[in-house]
Amino acid sequence: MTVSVKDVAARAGVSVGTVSNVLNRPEKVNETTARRVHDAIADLGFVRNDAARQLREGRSRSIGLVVLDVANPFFTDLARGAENRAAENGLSVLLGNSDENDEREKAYLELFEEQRVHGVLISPRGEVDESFERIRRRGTPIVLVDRDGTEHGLSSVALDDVAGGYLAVSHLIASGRRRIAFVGGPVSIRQVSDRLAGARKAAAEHPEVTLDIILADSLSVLAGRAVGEELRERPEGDRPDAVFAANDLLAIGILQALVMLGHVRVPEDIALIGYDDISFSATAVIPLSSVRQPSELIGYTAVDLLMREAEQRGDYAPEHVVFQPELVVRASTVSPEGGREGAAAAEALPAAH
Amino acid sequence: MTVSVKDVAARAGVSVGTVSNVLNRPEKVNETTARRVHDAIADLGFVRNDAARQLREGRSRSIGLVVLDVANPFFTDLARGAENRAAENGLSVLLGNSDENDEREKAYLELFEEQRVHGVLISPRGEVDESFERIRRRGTPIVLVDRDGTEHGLSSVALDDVAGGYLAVSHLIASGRRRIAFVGGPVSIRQVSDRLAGARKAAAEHPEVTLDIILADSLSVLAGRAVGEELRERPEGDRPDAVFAANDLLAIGILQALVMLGHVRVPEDIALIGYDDISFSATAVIPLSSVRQPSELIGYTAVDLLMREAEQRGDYAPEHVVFQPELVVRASTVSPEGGREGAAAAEALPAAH
DNA sequence: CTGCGTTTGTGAATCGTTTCAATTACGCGA
DNA sequence: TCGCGTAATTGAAACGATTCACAAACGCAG
Repeated sequence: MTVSVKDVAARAGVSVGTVSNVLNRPEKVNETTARRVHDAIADLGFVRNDAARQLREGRSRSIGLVVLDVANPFFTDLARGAENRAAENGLSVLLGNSDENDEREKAYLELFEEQRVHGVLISPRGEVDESFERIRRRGTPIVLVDRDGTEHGLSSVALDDVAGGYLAVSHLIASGRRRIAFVGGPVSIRQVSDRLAGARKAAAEHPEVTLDIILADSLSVLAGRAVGEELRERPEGDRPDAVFAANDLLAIGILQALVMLGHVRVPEDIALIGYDDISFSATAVIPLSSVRQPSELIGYTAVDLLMREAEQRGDYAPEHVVFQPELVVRASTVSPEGGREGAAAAEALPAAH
Repeated sequence: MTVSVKDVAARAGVSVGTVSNVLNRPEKVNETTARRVHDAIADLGFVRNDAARQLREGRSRSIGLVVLDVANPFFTDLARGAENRAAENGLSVLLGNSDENDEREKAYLELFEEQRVHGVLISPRGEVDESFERIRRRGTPIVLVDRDGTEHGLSSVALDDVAGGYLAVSHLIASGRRRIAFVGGPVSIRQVSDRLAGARKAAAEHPEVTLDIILADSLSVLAGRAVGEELRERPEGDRPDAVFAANDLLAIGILQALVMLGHVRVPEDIALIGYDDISFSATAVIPLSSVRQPSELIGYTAVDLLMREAEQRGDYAPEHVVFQPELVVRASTVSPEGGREGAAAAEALPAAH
């Protein structure tokens, strides 16, 4: 039924070895022979059977990527970076969506291992258990993304959320703000607590600055709206003069409550900064200052670590890269006439730990 | 190096056939033997080699999905639906992101064919050329998504954008609006021209209704903002009393310009409806009416068509499913006190053509 | 015309799993 | 104890591409 190299060989009047050579080492075969083979391939509509090739090679030509949520721009950007770097190495990326579900995460991990992928990039949902290490030891390199792997002995590419929080609040302080509020969702989320820790650090450096903590139910626009409304209701003297929201969705909700549904001016009365720099931030009524993460670079780098790990079979030495976030200053923190220069954005520098 | 069934068989003191039986037809093998085999598998850390299995089977256990843009919520929802249905059939979905790039689209198609996937779901970027049909004839079922395949003899799951446009404008008319404007990006995009056609059809049914067409540069918030500003500048009598935007991003931009940066009231002065029902629409300052597409159902159905096509090898009969969009009424088209009932949302009914 | 180096082509062996016809073991009634 | 039906197990063949040691063909200097 399906056409195999054997059929192609017969049609072209050569041996299977020659067909394989035409496909894989064209320089080894005479030009006219090669043409005959190519013609035969076209005539017969031959398509390489990847399974057979893989079986022989021992490894597939792709790498697996398991993300928490394909709908999250952070992960799609990350995936793009990974795809690009993989393509440069002649590999393709198979995207698996765990949807924050342990079962599915495990299923994809299993699938990828059975497929003998070149390696797996994964942003694990919960704890990193020994199953990861076992997979690695059986021969499939693993790199954690958006999660530090130091204590698990796994390579990883992570983000410095503490630095991000520090950047945001330092910027607010540098803009002359003193009564700062941090608005954040469940502190059980590592990213949230890290960003808060960074905020605290920045505030602690200035004795005259106060840092209030306002808890939000979740990291959503609606939760932000609720917080914004509460702020709006406060007597003017009781309000913070700056708000650092744990992510942009919250910030957008706050912005809506303050400016559109209320009468508080941003940034004159309250300066506002978010986190993630999602595309909506730039196009908000009042363009939102934010902290940007080099998502694409993370994917790109993760593939690099993977390749390096795949080579050094044997003497395994996990590597860890932590990226620094970048401050993006827009109108929500600096008055148009305020004169303050847009605070040089910190470059995103990889820092090996 | 790597552990094979042979090693497992040796360890358990059985034949390879038995190991395979334990894995694939457990009912055929004695319980105590099965336990011995399982122990051996665990001891040795055996992992099935999918390539070998596939080689034998002739087909892989996954289906390929090529989308235009993983960052687009429409496609991620679609992917979720496809994954769910595939899982019910014991298959997994490999997601390929063509990023609206012909090269990448072709590369993924080739990869999937070489992998002998069960079938391919694809939202093609440009024209559907004969290469699709060739792939199908070679034995890999193909189903087009978000694109009608009737004229190419390929199965497809599409959306009725004309009906969507009709729904939107009919709703505006039913709400008492008469001077309606359609705001849309490049009409070269099929979705845009279809929605416009639907809008025209609805308007044509009411002689007293006028339909203005305002071209936008793109389907983005910024383009919408520009259009909104233009509307705001018009003398009051010159303004439409309702706007149908070709997508939600445009609508949000318009909303911002009218309400937040201007003094036009929505829906009192101008009613506004978008298209796509992205999550931001529900959380806009003024929650946006929109037209929702059953994205998840599309992916789900596409997998069904794929499975059916895979069975009927031989007597191939392409099937076409067109889904109807659904009207979502929110505050941007009905005044809170306006009394108009929230117009029963049309059910999303599959209609085979 | 011989010998040797180079280029080009050959085909059997291999990868690891599944399948299936054949074999063995087992239980039980006669 | 024999025979027979059922259950359990076996092992060799097959899937299709790649590799590699080897052979053939060719060119050319001596």
